[in-house]
Amino acid sequence: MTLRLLFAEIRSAVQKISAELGYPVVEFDVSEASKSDFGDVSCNIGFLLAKPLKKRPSEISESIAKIYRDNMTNFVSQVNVHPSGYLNFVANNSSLAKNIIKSSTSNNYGGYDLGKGTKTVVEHTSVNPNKALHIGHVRNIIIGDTVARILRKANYDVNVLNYVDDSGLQVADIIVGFLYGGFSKEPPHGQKFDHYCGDVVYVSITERYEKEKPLAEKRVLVLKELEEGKSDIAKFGDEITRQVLEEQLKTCWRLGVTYDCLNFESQIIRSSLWKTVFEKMKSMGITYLENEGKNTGCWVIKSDSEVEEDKILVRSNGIATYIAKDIPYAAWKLGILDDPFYYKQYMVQKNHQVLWQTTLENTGTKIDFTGDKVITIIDSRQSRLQKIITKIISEFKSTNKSYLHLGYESVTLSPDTAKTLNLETGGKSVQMSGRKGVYVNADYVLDILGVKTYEETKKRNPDLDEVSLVKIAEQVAVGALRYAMIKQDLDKIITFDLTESLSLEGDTGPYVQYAHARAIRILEKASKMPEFDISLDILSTVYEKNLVKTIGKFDIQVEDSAKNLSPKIIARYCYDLAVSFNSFYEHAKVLTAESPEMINSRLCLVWSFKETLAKALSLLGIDAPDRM
RNA sequence: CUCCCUGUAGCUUAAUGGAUAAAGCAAAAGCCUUCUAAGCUUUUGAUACAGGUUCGAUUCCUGUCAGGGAGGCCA
Repeated sequence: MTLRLLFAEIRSAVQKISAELGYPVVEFDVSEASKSDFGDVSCNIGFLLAKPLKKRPSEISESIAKIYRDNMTNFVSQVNVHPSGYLNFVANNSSLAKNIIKSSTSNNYGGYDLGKGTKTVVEHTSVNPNKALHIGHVRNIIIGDTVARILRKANYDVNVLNYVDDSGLQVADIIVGFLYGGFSKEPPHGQKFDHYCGDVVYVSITERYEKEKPLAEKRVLVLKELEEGKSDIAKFGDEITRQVLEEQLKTCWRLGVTYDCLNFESQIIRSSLWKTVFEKMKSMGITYLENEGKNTGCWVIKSDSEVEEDKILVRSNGIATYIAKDIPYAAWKLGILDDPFYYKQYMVQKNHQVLWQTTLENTGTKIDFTGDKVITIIDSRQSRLQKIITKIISEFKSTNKSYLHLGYESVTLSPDTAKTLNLETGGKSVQMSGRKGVYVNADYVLDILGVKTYEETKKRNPDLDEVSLVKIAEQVAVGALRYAMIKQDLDKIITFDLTESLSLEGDTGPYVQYAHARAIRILEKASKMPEFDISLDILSTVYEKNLVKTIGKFDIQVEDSAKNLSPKIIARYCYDLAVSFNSFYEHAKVLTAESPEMINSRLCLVWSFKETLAKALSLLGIDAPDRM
């Protein structure tokens, strides 16, 4: 039993009593009390019945409390009415502690069957393979990866996709750089290839377009070759993009992010998908050939609003626009179309998960990567386009399959950090731009974080060997970055500041990880497993009760987070757990407690805490180190 | 001009329409011969403005102001 069940029990009891009293049926809340002074659980039924019954909320709550007290159940020890009108309940401490701690020993603790096995696609990352991942991409990746982990915990059957735009303009740019711009294919002195392509080739070639006309002409040519995919240029492009992609993936793996399948845009273009979708859209009247006005000769999607312009799908020269790549892909993800792809293994990732890739060659392997629910993680600057895609998709199929754009605000650079890139912003934060070279690479951030965490760890643990130190430092660095990217609301802009990102105190990943390391240390020193099959009555201080209750909230948080696609709820939960534990740690001694019974009871609690925290952190993709 | 997002303490953030608005950072003070001080205790300090709906609004609605983003036969 967890808090969920306590709430459910109270709810049904209140419902029953309210019915017995002849009160009208209302949708009331049973939730955690906002302050422990009020009790453990609160119910607002008094407020809701005040109007229909023409009575004061406290009067109504009292009438329910009176009957409740006469039929007290196991899990509730007190029923109180607050003068404000709330109906408050105090939980029976010993049964609550015992049940929560016992539940938390289960492997799937915190799991909640919201998804009922629904096949779900989560697409994230999808960075052009012409540059290294920067801190803005990291937000996308971490949101996507965390959402996927949370949905799996809530029993969705999730496939994670990474869309590789290997035939777009940005890729064409670096190919121009290599073929016509005089750039060597070999990066200087061991620079990572993706960094080289992005920081050097891409940035300088886009700069040169303005002055060197012939280069700009080559760009158009290369783009065309990439789309057609037959020439030597296309082959060369394929080679380069795959090399960049591999380096990008290394960064993702470093962050603890894995995928199920890589979808190559070039193959979507060369497959039959677009043709099928285009015909379908024609026959359904979603798109039509414009024969008047400025869009004459284009296939357009009519806008349903007066002010918005129609969207061009196919240019008057017959070449499709980028939205024409997104629609078939979206339709494919939902499994609306026959799958033209075969799948071959790209590699086996560190967590033993196989990473597949699409191929048009008949390899005989067919796998279903589609879903009834599709979640696409793209920053909210693309909301308008995603809205159009969502609308078109909804017209394709009248089933309850759903396409969802999960948007988030961008990451900007703080004035100070911009200054380190020789950019004077006049005290304002600045949008990142790959083209202009205004960004901070993810690897770089992880590296400097790693140096800092290495020093800290070494200082605190002089006895640890080099391998362990490096491992812990990397775990903490990743934890710090992932936590920073996920802890705030999706629609808040993150202003990234290099100096601030090195902070390891307070509301940060390392703070949470540290609580885990402390708990592990206690359990190690106790040198024996606690005995769980005992009464836990003596866990009666406010610190112990708070910790127990927080542990008992796990599945509620998972449900909330999955239902609202809000990963920060889990970050907040991890933080709450750590705060409760640290407070307990400072105020209640475990190994030197007054009696063997107390030592054992507290050990149970510590064990339960570290199990729960590790599971919650794993939903954030953050490792829980044993030492720090 | 139109549409979208955001406005909470000096800074970064939290709060299914509920009770005395919660944290972290920064600043000030204290706590390590006792399970790791990446920690814990104190102190100072906030809902942009004006209306509305409600028993009750940081939350919902309208307007104003401020900041950011989007509106290409670019992606």
